Amino acid sequence: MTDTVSRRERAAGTEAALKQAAREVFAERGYLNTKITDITAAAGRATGSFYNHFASKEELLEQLLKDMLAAADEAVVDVAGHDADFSKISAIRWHVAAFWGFYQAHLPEMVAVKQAAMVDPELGRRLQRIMADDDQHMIEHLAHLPNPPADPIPVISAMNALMEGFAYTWLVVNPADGQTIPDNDAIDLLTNLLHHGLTGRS
Amino acid sequence: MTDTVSRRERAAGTEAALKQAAREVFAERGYLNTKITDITAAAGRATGSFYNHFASKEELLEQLLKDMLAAADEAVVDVAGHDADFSKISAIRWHVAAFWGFYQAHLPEMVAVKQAAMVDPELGRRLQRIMADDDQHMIEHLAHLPNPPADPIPVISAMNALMEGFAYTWLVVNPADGQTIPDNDAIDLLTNLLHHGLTGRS
DNA sequence: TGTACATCAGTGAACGCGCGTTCACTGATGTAC
DNA sequence: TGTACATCAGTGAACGCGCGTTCACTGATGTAC
Repeated sequence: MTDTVSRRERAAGTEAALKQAAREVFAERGYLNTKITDITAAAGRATGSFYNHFASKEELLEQLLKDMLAAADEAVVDVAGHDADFSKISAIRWHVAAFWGFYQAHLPEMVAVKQAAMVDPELGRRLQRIMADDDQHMIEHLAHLPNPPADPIPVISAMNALMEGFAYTWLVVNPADGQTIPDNDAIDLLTNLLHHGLTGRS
Repeated sequence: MTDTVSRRERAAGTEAALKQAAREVFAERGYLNTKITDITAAAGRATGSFYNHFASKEELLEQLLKDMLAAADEAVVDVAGHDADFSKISAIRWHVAAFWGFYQAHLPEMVAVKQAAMVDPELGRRLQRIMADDDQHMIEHLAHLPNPPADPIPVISAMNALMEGFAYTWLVVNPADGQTIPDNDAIDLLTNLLHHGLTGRS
């Protein structure tokens, strides 16, 4: 038997190993604290190998984000249970649960993007543009409310701030301290806050 | 007339200039993107002067935080309007407005701390400990609710995530893009979300 | 009040570490004939 | 099928930039007598 492997396969394997190693090390010590050599070491490759596949750590991150979004688009196929009527708590819960699961599944990318955008505002703007679809989606949902907000933009950003900040705290920061929260508790809490917060009249 | 100045005064003046310059440059380009020479240049001093006053950028940040907390403690003297009954919307609004004003007044420190904690988990934990008083204060407020949460800790962290994330977006990120929100709109939005979210029954 | 020396804040060029990036080299796969 | 050469993924030592940090020096203030 020959364990001969084509060049393309070999290169693809190394690239995949580097990406996977990057995800692990991003999750472990964060994006900004990760050196190129941390990634190559975790992947079991030589330092110089990195640059055969990526021009920089930023480009690697962009690749990871592309992969993530591609995976998310595929997953959208099974949108059973989706309901746009945000006056119903079940519709809100569905969206919160989807977010919570997504954050867990893509923790390394979420951490990396948060840190990278904080240091590079230009990247932050690009991400904002990519997420604009999602925001548009949410705006339509808000229109179903009994008293829809005059300007939905700040409301969306408040929802995002709540969900992202809460997820970061309980899925990244607190676990490092041994504090966790059951998924259902987290989803319930966010759902209740948003349901009453959004449907409540002033 | 002689413009002679004692050494202590001179040193104090330089230290104050460095701190003020650091605040400006932190607000402008963020903590992590700021080099020591950016601070000394903005303060109109030589590079080496920095180390006559601070051992590092981290220590400078800690000084700024100490100053901030000292100022906050003084300001607490005029707590007119404070009300612990979170079932009343006025009580929530007062706390939201206090937070919003505090964030604006200490924008450089808020930005710096967020960035620094993200890169240095140990600093994050220390800050958490410092803020524990505040959280305790909030926990007592939550006890006034008609149906107080069984475990207030996650609720507090959700409130913090919402307020900090929203403030960061609308006082730091969006203004750099020319998008702003009137203070009253921001405070109203957060107040309504929290009021209904916290008092609402499921 | 005056003189001599000590002390100190401030200076900015120079040093050196960390780390991103390069590059000559190796060994294997692909191609030409 | 075999041989010679080309191409390429991978390697890791070496290079060099950026920036934090140091340090000998200056000029002024403080102190001793």
